[in-house]
Amino acid sequence: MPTPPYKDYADSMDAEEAQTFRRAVLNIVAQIPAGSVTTYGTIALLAGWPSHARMVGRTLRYTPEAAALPCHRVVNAVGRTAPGWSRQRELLEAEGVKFKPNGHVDMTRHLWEPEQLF
DNA sequence: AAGTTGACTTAAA
DNA sequence: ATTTAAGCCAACT
Repeated sequence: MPTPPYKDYADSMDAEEAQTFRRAVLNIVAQIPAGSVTTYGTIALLAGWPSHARMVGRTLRYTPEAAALPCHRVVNAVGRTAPGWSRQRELLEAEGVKFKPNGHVDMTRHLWEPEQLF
């Protein structure tokens, strides 16, 4: 895990809201079943902060607790894995996730769509 | 305080 | 398939 400037608070969210957001995100990531993936945007939606996909990525990158969660099952909308984390692909393939020739996850097969969306 | 940056997304060409 | 563009929003210069 990179150790860039990690602040345990947010500038534009009050500390309590930031804490709630972070907890919601981590809680959702923890529920992604093995062999499936989901996207930053989906997590943001489920967490109750639509349009905060970027913030989800930021949280996963900078929050130490994320390392203990299956955060390798989070990819972007087109199935690309996180930049600078080559091991993510190996972890996913070990769970049976198939990649397309272009190096993207086969989303049509592995995208996790929780009931909560409907 | 204004501009830039990104584990982002959607759309268009 | 790739590139471009726009929108997004908190964090960082």
